[in-house]
Amino acid sequence: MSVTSVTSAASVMGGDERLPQPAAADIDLVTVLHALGDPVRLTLLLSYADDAEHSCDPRGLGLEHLHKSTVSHHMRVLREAGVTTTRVAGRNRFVRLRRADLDTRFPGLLDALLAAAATPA
Amino acid sequence: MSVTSVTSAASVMGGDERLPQPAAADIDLVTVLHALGDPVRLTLLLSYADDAEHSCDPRGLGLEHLHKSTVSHHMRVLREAGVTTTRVAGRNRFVRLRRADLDTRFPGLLDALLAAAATPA
DNA sequence: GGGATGGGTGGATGATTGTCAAACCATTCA
DNA sequence: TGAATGGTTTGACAATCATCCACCCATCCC
Repeated sequence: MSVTSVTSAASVMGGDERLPQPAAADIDLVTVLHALGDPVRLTLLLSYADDAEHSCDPRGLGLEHLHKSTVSHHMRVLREAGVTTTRVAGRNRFVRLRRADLDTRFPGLLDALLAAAATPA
Repeated sequence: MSVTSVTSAASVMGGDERLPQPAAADIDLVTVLHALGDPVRLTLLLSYADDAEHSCDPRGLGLEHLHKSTVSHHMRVLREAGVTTTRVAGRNRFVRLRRADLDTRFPGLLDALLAAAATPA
């Protein structure tokens, strides 16, 4: 799973930067499915379906029982799978769904997944 | 993960029977994605996309390097997730995709998955 | 500067998983 | 009856994973 490197000058410059993530063409289906085959990460995906930027604070998602570092771990798995992108701004990180990249790579998959995830148990 | 029981009279009667599998309404998205988040099982899924019945022999699928019992294990995971159904006939088992059940439960998902899986790396 | 804040890192731990090997079981066939 | 066939089960083992904890790091603000 190759991951694009990120310039360390970001912290020097203080400008917004992206955390490492695979290029759109390198997004792998098995990796994506493995990433989403977890209840916590599927919950996160559903909350990202509004295409807005989200902080790393999972309050209001029913994930309050999890440790900070556990949520951080799950968000990294999603990002390294190519599902999300993370913008660093100051001490905040803003996570957003990579909808366009996913739609290009796997047409129809994301919509079907979101619809399925929104389905009652 | 509840699994419907199967009458043990099958082996006495000698009639065709289904191996245990979840009811259509009980198919769980996380379980399905977890099942498909493995290269071997995604390969199996792709080979089942023809809606035909398949024996448990994985020859011709590029899985010749795997032990019999390993393939058997992967097929059980798919069945218990609700992805496939298995008919027992004599000493043979015939595996088929549960396309109708999956389409009903998660509209569009299977087609998108199969299209994505058929995509070149 | 110094505390508070948002969040990640690294280690530890218990659970799950993928794989193989060997034994097993029911069925078919000679 | 005995051997071959198709497939499962059980056990073992290494690898991965989800989780927590303690600590760290950079940024923001008083």
